[in-house]
Parts: sequence; structure tokens; C-alpha cells
Amino acid sequence: MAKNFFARSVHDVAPDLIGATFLVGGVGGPIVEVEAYHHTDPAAHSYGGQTARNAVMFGPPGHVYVYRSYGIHWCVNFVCESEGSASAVLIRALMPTEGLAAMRRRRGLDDERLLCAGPGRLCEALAITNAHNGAALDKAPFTLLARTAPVEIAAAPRIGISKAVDLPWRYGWAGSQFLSRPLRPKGKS
DNA sequence: TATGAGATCAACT
DNA sequence: GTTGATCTCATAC
Repeated sequence: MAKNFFARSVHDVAPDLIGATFLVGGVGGPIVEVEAYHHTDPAAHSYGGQTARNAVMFGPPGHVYVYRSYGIHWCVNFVCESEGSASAVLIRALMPTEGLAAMRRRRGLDDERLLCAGPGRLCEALAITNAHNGAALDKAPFTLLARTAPVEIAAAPRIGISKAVDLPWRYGWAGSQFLSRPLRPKGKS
């Protein structure tokens, strides 16, 4: 995947990541769910300026920002358009297709649908830790392949945040069985 | 099925 | 000292 893929607005990059194949050490699959964050967004880590934790978000695009959430989980972001804007895309879920045995072993689960349905789960399945923080996406152990077929993308409000809750900056593969939550913003079945 | 609390740590105030 | 871009398990309908 071209490096300048990430040298664009998060709102262009985020939808384009849906359907792109993300592998760590050959383990992973097509991304089905992401969320966009940039520094003008009160819910973003980069909101309010650079700190020790979010320094990677202020660095060059095409890199990985990893942080610990709730003391337990790791979450991965892809850094975008760094030109003073410090934005990133949170990878929330993907469809497990490569290295299923490794993912099942790491997660201690059989249910394919739950292997990568959520940021913390995804990181555990792909063995992502803060050791990867700041690493470049175009180098080992990472592999990122642009989607080859068009996909139906839906936007919805983000999850698990307390600020800017209504901003529809969560993007997902419509109808996928591997989302952390169904995408329909309103209404039920 | 639905709701609620606990786990556990690094960064921030 | 407080707070999360979360997940899992237990208990209650």
C-alpha cells in the first residue's frame, strides 16, 4: 500500500481502510471497522496538544500508534496526515482469514466472530503491544493491502467515548458479521 | 437476553 | 488521585 495513502484527511483514509487487508506476522484479514480521530476532536488523544503518550500521532503518517486502554487492552491506530493535524484511525475490528489457528490460540476462543470484534480483541489476536508503537506500516511484521473489490461502507457514531459522542466518524463494512457492534445508527432490526 | 461490576496500568491533572 | 477510544464474567430477570 502506498505510503501517501495516509497523507490525507482521516475522513478519506478511514473509509478506504474498510476492506483493506491488515496482517501482523502473516496473521489478520480484511478490516471491517474503524474510527476516525483528529486533533480538533475532543474525543481524540491528540486533542489539546502533544504529550508523551500521543507523540506518534504527531509524527509521520503511515505509522502505528498503540496505547493501553483501561489498563488491560491494547488499541491500534494508523497515523494519517501528520502535517500539524495529528490524526489517526482506530482499527476496531477485522475479519479473521489468515492465521486463524494462531488467533484462536492467543484468544483462547473458537468463535471466529469474536476473535477480532473490538480493538482489544483484535490486538490480542494479532499480538500487537506497545512494542509496535511508532512502527512503520510498510515494514515487517506489518502487511497492508488495499482492497481489491468495492465494499458497502456505512458511517455511525463512535463507541466507548464520553465526548463528541454524536459525531458519525465510525466506519464499517455494512452487513459484516465481524463488527464489534452492528452499524445501524438508529432503529433496530 | 440484559444489565452491572471488576480487572489493572500509564498518562494526565 | 483520577480516568479511560475495553472486555469478560456473574447475576438478574
